[in-house]
Amino acid sequence: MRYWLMKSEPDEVSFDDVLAAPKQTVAWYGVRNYQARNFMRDGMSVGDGILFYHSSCAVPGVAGIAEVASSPYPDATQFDAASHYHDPKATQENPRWISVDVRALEAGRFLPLTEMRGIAALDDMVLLQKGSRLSISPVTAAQWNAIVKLLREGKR
DNA sequence: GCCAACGTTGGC
DNA sequence: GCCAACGTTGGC
Repeated sequence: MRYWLMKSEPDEVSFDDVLAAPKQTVAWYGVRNYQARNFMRDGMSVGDGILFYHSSCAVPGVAGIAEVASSPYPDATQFDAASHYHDPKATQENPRWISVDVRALEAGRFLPLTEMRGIAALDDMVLLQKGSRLSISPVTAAQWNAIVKLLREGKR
């Protein structure tokens, strides 16, 4: 069992969107960074914990708790010429990019990035390192526990 | 909109 | 394999 933080732009897919989806599950598509892809491909297992993070928005931060709900599989958007995520170098035989399914579990309160920066237990989070822009990053058990506790301090 | 930081591309 | 140029991310 591992823990991850995954960034989504809420204008695209918000945590509430995932809660409202069938089975509270969506395909995580559009990852086009090799390091992030490798985390999905080599590190994730069904049941791993996910901190669902809202980025590129007015108030960035952790919006809820989710879990990995599938094994990795090819990201369909790479083959779709009409998609923003189309990759002409990807083929069905040799896919480059992968997806996993993500199931939303629990919202809790919203934990803003500004608040996270003030918490000593989170100092080493990949997310908070200078220049870090990975859309998927590993989270330690200690970081996970600290954040889940904060999320549960106030329910929405 | 700005800009720092990072990743990718492609010429050599 | 180097590295400059370019594109992207994402907080502010």
